[in-house]
Amino acid sequence: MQQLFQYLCSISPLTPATLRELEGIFCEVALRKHESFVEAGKVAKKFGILEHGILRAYYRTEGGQEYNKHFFRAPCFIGGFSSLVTGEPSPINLQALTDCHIWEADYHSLTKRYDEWPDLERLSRILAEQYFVQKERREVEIVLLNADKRYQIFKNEFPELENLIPQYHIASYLGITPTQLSRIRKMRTKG
Amino acid sequence: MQQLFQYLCSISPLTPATLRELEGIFCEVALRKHESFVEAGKVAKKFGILEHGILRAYYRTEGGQEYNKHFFRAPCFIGGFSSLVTGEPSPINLQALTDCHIWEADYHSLTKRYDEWPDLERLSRILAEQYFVQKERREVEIVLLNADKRYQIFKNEFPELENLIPQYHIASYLGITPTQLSRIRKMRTKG
DNA sequence: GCCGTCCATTTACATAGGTAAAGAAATCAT
DNA sequence: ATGATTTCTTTACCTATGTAAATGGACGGC
Repeated sequence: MQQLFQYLCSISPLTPATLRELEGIFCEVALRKHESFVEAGKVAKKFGILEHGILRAYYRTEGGQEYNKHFFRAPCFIGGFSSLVTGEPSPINLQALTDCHIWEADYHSLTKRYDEWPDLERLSRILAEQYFVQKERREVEIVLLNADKRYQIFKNEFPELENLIPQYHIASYLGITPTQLSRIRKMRTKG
Repeated sequence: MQQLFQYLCSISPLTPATLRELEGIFCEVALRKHESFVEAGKVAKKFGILEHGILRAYYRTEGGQEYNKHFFRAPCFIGGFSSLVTGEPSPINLQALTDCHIWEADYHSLTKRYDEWPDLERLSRILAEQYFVQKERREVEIVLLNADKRYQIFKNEFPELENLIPQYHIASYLGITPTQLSRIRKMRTKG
């Protein structure tokens, strides 16, 4: 729990009082590889802090194809953020790619406390701002760069994932087919 | 100014005291068609509320091509949000597509007040959350939908823009060339 | 009303990336 | 270890979209 608090405070400092209260709100859970933390179609309720493991956030289209929106690596926050914020059913699934160790809390048990704990609301604001900035970056990468360049960026951003998860998950993250990723990898090792 | 306050409070209520203070922070400015509100390469300082007019946020690549990230229509907030948040030079330009009428404020004059005015920080949090949700939606559209479908979505989302701004700005927003947009439009009127 | 500029469309060709299916390689369960 | 399953690569073909250049409209300034 100490580690957890340290992580939270590294985003924005929390008072000892707030931290004490948080102790009662977060609880420890384990998630096995392939299990879900959030399921598409349901309203997300849980907010989590990933202490160990890897998850992916993905969309499934009507056609059945999947798009990996994001990979989560500890330490980080996890959850169906859009759904938590809007209260609408989550468009995304959050699935463990390895066994995971998670601290989880009921999201509204947190937001209910914003009035009393402005330090927590501040953390929340900063998080939302950071996520927005991240999304904006990713948007530009997707539109302006070709798959090859995006692959290089992926390898920089997630160096440990390349050999840990299946290529088709990486392809899906890049918005291309495994076929195309294979072509790109081949090109690179030769060219 | 009354309208302005109403818009702010429609996002999240502000106390009369906060509103009174804001009066001293925001000032009215006019922007002519083609002028910039934010310039890429410079650190953004201004936060604005668009009362009348249309702007575009766009990237320029090294190759000189442009990508229109977003169109702003009154009433809405405008600014180089990423740059405001990170304090790094703005990657985007914000340019008026029509004459604009704007209320502007120094961003840090606002953020400095978060400690005193938690209602303002709350508004800020809610905004950031909403923007994040928007970006997430757009990301999925870009990756999962072809240009034709994105064009239909554009027309739904910005119905008044189709005949107001040049086609090449729309093409750029869709991430395609004017050539391709022209093909799509032709297809639609026939098919 | 005329000219010049800006814009949209069209054409011909080039390319990145998709689809489907087969083969090769790696991994897992027993 | 062995077979079964999963994953990765390759091939052949197809489509969406890009590039460059030409054409033709529309509109503003005078």
